[in-house]
Amino acid sequence: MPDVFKKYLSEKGGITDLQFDKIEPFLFERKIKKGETILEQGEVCKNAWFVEVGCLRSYVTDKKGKEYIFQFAPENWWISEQNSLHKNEPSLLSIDALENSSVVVIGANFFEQLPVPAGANNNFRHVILQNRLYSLQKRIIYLLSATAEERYIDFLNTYPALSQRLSQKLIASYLGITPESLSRVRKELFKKN
Amino acid sequence: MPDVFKKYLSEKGGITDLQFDKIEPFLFERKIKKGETILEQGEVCKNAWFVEVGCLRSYVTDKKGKEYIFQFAPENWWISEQNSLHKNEPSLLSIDALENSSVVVIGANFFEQLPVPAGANNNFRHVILQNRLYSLQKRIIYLLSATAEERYIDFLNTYPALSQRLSQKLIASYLGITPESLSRVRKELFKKN
DNA sequence: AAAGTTCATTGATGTAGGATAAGAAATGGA
DNA sequence: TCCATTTCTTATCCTACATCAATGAACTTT
Repeated sequence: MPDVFKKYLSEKGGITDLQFDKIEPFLFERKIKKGETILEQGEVCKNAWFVEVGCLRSYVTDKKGKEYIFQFAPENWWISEQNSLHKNEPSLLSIDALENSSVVVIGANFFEQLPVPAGANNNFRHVILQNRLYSLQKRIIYLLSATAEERYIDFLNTYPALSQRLSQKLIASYLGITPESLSRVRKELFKKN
Repeated sequence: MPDVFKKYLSEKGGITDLQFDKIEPFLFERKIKKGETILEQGEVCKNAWFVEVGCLRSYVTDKKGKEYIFQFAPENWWISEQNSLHKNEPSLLSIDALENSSVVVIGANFFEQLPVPAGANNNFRHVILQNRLYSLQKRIIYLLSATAEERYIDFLNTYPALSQRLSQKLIASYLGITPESLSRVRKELFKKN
């Protein structure tokens, strides 16, 4: 069933079809409707999710009810609340679907079950963690040092497909600005080009 | 020699004295003078460093020469440029010493050499990565959603010792504000208490 | 197709924090 | 110990972005 995930594991993790057959019984797919929430801020996160179709997001809500998007997860991305999953602590983030989506549900011990391909040491998991670390690092640097316009341009380069699929309201929330400001930033950008 | 590191490995990684003796030949200590740079933006990072004494920082410099501090590393912290180390790409960050410091130099393959303690799977490395991930996540959420004052209070809570050791200029650069603004924030805080 | 929502844009106005400048306090080097 | 440098503070003005409000366009829902 989970063909996108199978392909991902093969390409990124070097997992063969044979090895995949062994872990398939532990996997299952889940459909998530647009707007449906799969993790609520304050709950303990029990899974990670791999997105095969659609797009999810993780976000915080502050006291005033304002939402700040931490991460988008379109096809081939992982999403979860690492710290909650790892330490059984309450999650800082909520996770919901921005489009009708299909995900593979990954249990906490998935990577222990995953066979280690010949030749490779088990650093597939590390590669995933390292990549995430890098994208968070880049995000922090941009939040510290770049203007709203620079951050928007970076977003367009980093997620060219998403800029077509998501509303500006969502993109603004990811950039840390209001939708009104994003509208003005875009106006300025169009003027320049 | 590297007693602080030995203690750290024992407490956090479950490494026994006997096991430590096996890896000690691969370790060496390095003294870094205040102001000395050990990694320059654009270079490829070949090591990670574990701080035994003193304090280092990693930071970016923008086109105008303004510095933004990504991370502080006092005693018992790791510092490095993960992405550069991992993929042999040019580093986004520079690393230098804020105090006269003593570090353990850790090669890229250190964790492969590290013996796996009985009973534990080799998730010591994961725990380190997960903790770092969590602190970056928290930082992003604060940068997105909190005021300068809230971020300063969070800094005081997260690094109570550092607020005594570091100049306000450095703390401001970590918070993403100017030293003048931090001075005002502090004035307001004192007024309230 | 009408009515209710949500979304994007625009304008007017407000504000947190930046830029600049200058004096005071602390630190450091010879 | 004195001079130089760096750090911290305070004041004034400025700017990027927020807030509030209004309008039309684009969706949902019935």
